[in-house]
Amino acid sequence: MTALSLDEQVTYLRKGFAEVIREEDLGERLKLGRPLRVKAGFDPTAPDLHLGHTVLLRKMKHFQDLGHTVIFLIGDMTGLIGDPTGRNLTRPPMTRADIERNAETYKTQVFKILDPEKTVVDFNSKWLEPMKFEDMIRLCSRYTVARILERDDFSKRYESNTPISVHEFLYPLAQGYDSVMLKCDVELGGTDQKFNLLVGRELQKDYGQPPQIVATVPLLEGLDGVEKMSKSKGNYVGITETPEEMFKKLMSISDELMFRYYELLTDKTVAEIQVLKREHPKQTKMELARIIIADFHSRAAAERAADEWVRVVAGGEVPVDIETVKMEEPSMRIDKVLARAGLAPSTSEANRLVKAGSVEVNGQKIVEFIALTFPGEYVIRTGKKWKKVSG
RNA sequence: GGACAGGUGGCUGAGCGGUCAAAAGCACCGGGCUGUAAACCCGUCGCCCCUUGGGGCUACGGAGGUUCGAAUCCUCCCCUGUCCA
Repeated sequence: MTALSLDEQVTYLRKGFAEVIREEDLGERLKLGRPLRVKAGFDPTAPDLHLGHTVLLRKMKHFQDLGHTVIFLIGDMTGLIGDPTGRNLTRPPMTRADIERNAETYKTQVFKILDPEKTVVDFNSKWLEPMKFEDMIRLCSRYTVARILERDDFSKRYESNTPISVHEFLYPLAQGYDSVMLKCDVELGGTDQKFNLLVGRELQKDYGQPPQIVATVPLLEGLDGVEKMSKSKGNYVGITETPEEMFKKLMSISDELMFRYYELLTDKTVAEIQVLKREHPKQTKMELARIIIADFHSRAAAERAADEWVRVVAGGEVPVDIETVKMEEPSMRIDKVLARAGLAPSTSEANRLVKAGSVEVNGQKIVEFIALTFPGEYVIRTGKKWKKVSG
């Protein structure tokens, strides 16, 4: 990967970004011939990464491929304070130990994509925590309220009378200050981070540093194809999920979204993707799932997941590994069993499922409230969920 | 400090003394269709108990109160916003 021409390097790095500010600076900076310092910041409170995060991680990897220094910055300062932004529930402050633990979790997940040898992990509390109030004021004086209100979500909230806490104004400044402290050449982030990333440029200029290049990746749409992928929306594929789970989820996306995923989550070129659009969508989607799963598990695991999917989901056969739930009582009515086994969130819900005729026991559709007796073993299915109960 | 507006189910948002477990839309879940999808159609959609129909409990920011009866009225408190100072 070292023998690329300057133009080829720019092309390689440029691919997949929604925007690069400024485009021409990237080539200029690469011309310096030294490893660039490339930063991306992460929140310490969400250590469960999903495919949406990997769009950015993949770009970080690309910089590593070309020998640059990638800084994985954990924005632990807010965690230490206990950010009260989220509604009425005040998050308790995280301890040093919490954050360290999260950082470890991050590493094990992130290094499925990033090269651990070429990744610098840092924490912004290192320089933010020792700052004095005086330093804070000085930092704040470098930016104006009007400029901060330029940020789209701030102005929208302001206009629609949605609360904005003062400390929220501080985050862009803190993030920009991180770039100053780290002397970043490049900062990466989602398109939603654009404003914050740009503040970094302004502050760096103020501190007499060449402004960082800002490169944003598009936000990945979730499985529903509409909202961005997020854990709270439930429309995500976690990178620690099993190959089987990943396969099932990826196969449920729309055809349109499938090509979006090809673009952002695989190394297929634009031209290759064009060709795929003429293939059979089902096969193409299966291949997409295999490629993605291979990134986090292995090609072999991906193949097994594909086989299992064909057999179970497409073929309607019983899955190989069904979780078994032990029952203690000698006899239990079917709706209770459903709830107990985790096939329904509550007995009431299970009740409705039975009435709707969407429960199968040992391959037989259940229409009335039979009781299962134990000892005994039953394979129960409702919708896509299977469980084995025994006692 | 003062005046005003508002806080309803996972979300948006009606209701403004009983017929409200609470309209409507979305999401979720189940069924149909299909390429396994998406879109579309149908059903369900607080919890618990017995059951093809009922019963009980909990719920409309929080705590009290008025009333046979409150999400709906009153009091205090908490939270958010607007305007004035």
